[in-house]
Amino acid sequence: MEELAKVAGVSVSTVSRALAGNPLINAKTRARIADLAAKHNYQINENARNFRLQKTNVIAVVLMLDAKSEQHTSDMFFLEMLGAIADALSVQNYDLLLVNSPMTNVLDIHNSRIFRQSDGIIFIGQGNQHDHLNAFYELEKPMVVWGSNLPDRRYCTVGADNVVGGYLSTKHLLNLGRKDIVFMGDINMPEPKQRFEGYLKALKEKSIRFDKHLQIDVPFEMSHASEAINDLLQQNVSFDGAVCCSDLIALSAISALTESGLRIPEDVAVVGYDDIALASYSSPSLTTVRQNIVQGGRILVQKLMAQINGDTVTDSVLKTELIVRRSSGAW
Amino acid sequence: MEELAKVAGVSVSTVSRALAGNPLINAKTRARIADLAAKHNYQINENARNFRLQKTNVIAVVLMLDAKSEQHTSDMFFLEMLGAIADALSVQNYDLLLVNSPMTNVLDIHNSRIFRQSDGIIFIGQGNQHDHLNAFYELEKPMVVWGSNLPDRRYCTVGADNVVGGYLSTKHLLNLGRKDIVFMGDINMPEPKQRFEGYLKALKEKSIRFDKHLQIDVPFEMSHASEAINDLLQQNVSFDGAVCCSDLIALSAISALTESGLRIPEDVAVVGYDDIALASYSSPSLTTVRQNIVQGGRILVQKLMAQINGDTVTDSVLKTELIVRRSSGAW
DNA sequence: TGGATAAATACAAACGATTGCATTCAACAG
DNA sequence: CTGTTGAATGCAATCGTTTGTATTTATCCA
Repeated sequence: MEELAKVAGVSVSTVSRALAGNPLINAKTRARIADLAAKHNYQINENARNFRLQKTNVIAVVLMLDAKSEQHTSDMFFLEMLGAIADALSVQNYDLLLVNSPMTNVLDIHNSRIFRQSDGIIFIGQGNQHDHLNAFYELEKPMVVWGSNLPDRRYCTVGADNVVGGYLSTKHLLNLGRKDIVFMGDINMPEPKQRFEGYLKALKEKSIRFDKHLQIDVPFEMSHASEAINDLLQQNVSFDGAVCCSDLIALSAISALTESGLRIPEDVAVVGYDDIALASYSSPSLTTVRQNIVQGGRILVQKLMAQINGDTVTDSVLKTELIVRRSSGAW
Repeated sequence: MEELAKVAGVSVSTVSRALAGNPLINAKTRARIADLAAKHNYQINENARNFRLQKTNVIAVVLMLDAKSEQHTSDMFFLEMLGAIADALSVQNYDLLLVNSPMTNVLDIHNSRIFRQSDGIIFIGQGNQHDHLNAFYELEKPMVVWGSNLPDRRYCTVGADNVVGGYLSTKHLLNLGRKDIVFMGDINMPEPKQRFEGYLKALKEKSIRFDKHLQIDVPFEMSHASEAINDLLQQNVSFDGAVCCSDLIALSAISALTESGLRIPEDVAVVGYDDIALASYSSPSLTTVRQNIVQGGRILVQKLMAQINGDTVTDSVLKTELIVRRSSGAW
């Protein structure tokens, strides 16, 4: 398509530079060429360009789905995040390569197309692969991880403040006078673990001792939360509040509790996490913790771009807020 | 990286052909080169390859999100579909370029990067752009659309059988003795329109006349369904059943009905659509229509690949089934 | 006017693969 | 031993950009 050069009466290199805004080229020439390009509806061949520049203009986004769970993608969170990232990337003219297959070891990526065929990688979540991610960092591929800033991490993370999230929701229930608060979330996973920290902190502030029967490892997805609740009830563990690590867990718990004849929030007040669309429309509507996902996606992309440009980047912690809704968690 | 040629003692072209499995090359040589490639961990430069072959190895996936709705992506359906497509594409060594920005006119794509930078396009949904899609088809870009096979379409569609879906869910309620069944879905959109056809068909079979007050245009997202229900109640429209065009609508409706003191399913039996994860875990659990999304994604990809290879393709209609759950829709 | 200097542009070599065509090689028949 | 043939391989051009360097053109001063 550099017959555009012919009609402009200049060489290809001049056109190339002009289109790239190279100051070597006279401003007038540059403008003229830009006009001609527009008029002739010329579009640069990104393929050739990327080939020459040895870059792909593709960012891989790896959904760190829990391999254990049957549901591939059971949380709305992923889609919202994906949308936010896609939007942020397209502004920068980057493509999004979606990696959906469950990863048992992210290091496998090294020898895969994903690695070669992308300029950088965004991991959504850490799963339980903190060490693998650390090792991956050594491969010197631009990368950024949505997750919590674990103590000995080397890679850059962007994430919501999970400790604060856990703290706020627990404190909310405590302030309502609840004493026996269940924590539903798998504390072997980084994010629930930090929320659990916040939970403990809130308890401590009120000088309430933690009863270890009140913490239950359930995955983010909803499938097992009902059973877990039923188990608790069967064991006669008494509780009047529940801090859940996802809205799906919370909704599932509410469902199980209701079916057992318990009233929400009179008998048990429940707080969720994520503020998925359903949270506000379900009945009872759900008090929950909101992470600013759109902002999160934007920052992830921004940090990655910085790395690609050779800058060093620092972690980023997003504000986390409690959304209080009337019914499930009471006022 | 074609120093591999040197260590093999052959020319680059031979290596190229050998790796491509070209029968021109002696089988022994081919095997030898393949071994060497593996040993030296050689990976072809897809960028250069695509450049030479003038293809991108990228498929664009356009989420036809409703521009009107505030929520970008309020339906789980998109993520499941996206995951299915991503999986199917990666098997074929294609990348997925996610297009998330709401499209008011798909023809805009023609002059965008999305068009040039992909070998084909998958549209998820038709929105209300049937005509634009028809026009787009003339651009001769391989394309396939998830949606309903509208009468005068030119493009290839893959979709669930919406007429059957609407029919099954309505018939289910009729068989339970319900007479006044609300249809909640925007019949200006292709898919709800066909479901509505099925709804009418089921009514007709039972010789029930359709009351036009019982059809309500609500978007797939849940935000307006509650209001719509409240409006109905306020207008004293009486009904004992509801066929909803998404599970979110159904859950939202259930929520509004419950808050108005109505019992589900005793007073109003509700049927949803999509079978999102939440449907089975919500309380009351939701009777719904399931579309086989994973299969849908696979077939979309398969049809698109066929087109890229120059084959002509035909539409595909997926089986649709009613998932009967105890509570919301009764037995 | 000539010559030095700076500004603007052109030339040509890459980037890493594919592929039509030319060439080599081996086998075999005459 | 030569010629023919077919199989196996090598040569070299090509895809559309970018960019280091060479070259041209313009500017200005003596």
